[in-house]
Amino acid sequence: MAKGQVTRQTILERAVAVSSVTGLEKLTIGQLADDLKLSKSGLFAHFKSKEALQLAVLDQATDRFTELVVRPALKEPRGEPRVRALFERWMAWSRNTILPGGCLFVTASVEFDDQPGAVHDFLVRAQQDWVDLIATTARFAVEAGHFRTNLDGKRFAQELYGILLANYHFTRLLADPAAESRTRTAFEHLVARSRAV
Amino acid sequence: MAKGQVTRQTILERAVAVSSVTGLEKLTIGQLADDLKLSKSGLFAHFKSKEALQLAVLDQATDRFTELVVRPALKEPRGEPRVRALFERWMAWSRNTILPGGCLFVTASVEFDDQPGAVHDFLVRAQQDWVDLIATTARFAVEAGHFRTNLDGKRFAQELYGILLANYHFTRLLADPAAESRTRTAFEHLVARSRAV
DNA sequence: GCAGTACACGAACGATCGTGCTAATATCGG
DNA sequence: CCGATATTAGCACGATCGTTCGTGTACTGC
Repeated sequence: MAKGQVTRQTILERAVAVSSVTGLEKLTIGQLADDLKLSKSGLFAHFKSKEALQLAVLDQATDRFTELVVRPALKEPRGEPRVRALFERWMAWSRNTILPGGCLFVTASVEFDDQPGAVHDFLVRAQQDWVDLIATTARFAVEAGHFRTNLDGKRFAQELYGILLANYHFTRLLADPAAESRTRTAFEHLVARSRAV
Repeated sequence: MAKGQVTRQTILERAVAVSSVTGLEKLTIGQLADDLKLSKSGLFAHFKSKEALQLAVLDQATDRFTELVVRPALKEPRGEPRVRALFERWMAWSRNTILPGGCLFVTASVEFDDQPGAVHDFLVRAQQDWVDLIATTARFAVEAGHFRTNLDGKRFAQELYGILLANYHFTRLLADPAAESRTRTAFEHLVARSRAV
């Protein structure tokens, strides 16, 4: 790998970590350059615009998400085991165990939901893909005979998403130590009433 | 009311509307002054600092929320009717019907969950109060015999919060037209399995 | 009508933002 | 080892940020 690619990668890793705490908008080129002991213009040359940097950060984060959440879950057999794996990995991701400051996509989604542009479009596509994956995973569980046949995959996905968003909210802002336990209970109930009778 | 209080109120109303779209951080004094055809310094003099402006905006938004969501719901009789009223008003609030750009508190919570300061503290207190109110309302429904006696109010609150956060996410970012219908279904299911047997 | 206060304005400040330029330096194939 | 190229630094720019200060103006109580 060429030298430029190495530093570019270093920059991106730091940028993902920073922006998962502060958000994508107050990720600033000068600050990032200082952190990495680079010159502002030297760092800038790698991306040519701030929007391109933001997109690269999202791309990097998406890769990490796929690697750490999606791919391991897809190794589980279709059906309830895979649904559970997805949930567990997702929880670990949105905790600060993997990245500091929680989930970058939650922050970015709120920041850009009203702000048109390439970043917004990227986010919509990524989130849409993720929701579709959850829905498909739920439908596989139907095919496997684990979940009831009249289950709506999309509805399952939206409810699961809500459970994790609530977990995020109660854990991060309210710092409620009982939140995660309630989240797991809610998930168990969702699975229970999705099961085949 | 003195002249100053009038303009201050005008400023705040506009500021609440703007920041519910853009968030509290990119609510900028210069831009706000231009919108209202005031000088930057003249507007600034009303608040003496940006943080004070942000706090005033949150305070104003809290008042509106109390007036438009909480108070009407409290007029309903304790029990399931009040729970339903809370849900309906909350939905209307987080839609763009009342404020443009959705719920200011969701945006602000994500923006400030990792950023210490007076704004963060205000948000934590306000959201805590709101969650407590939901939990209490659920417990009233238990007392009224509508909900089962072993219902955990806090857990009910967290689940309801998740349902609305998912609605927010799917409606705003993903612009999914079926989201609200799924939200209502999820709410009905939550109520149904909270009911007394 | 006058004094005193409340209010708004304009100009300017230091800082920081993203973004160009140009020059120096590091890397690497031949 | 050299020359081409890729990579970084230095500097400056216009814009915008929050904030301060001095000045004018409108309003109010006496």
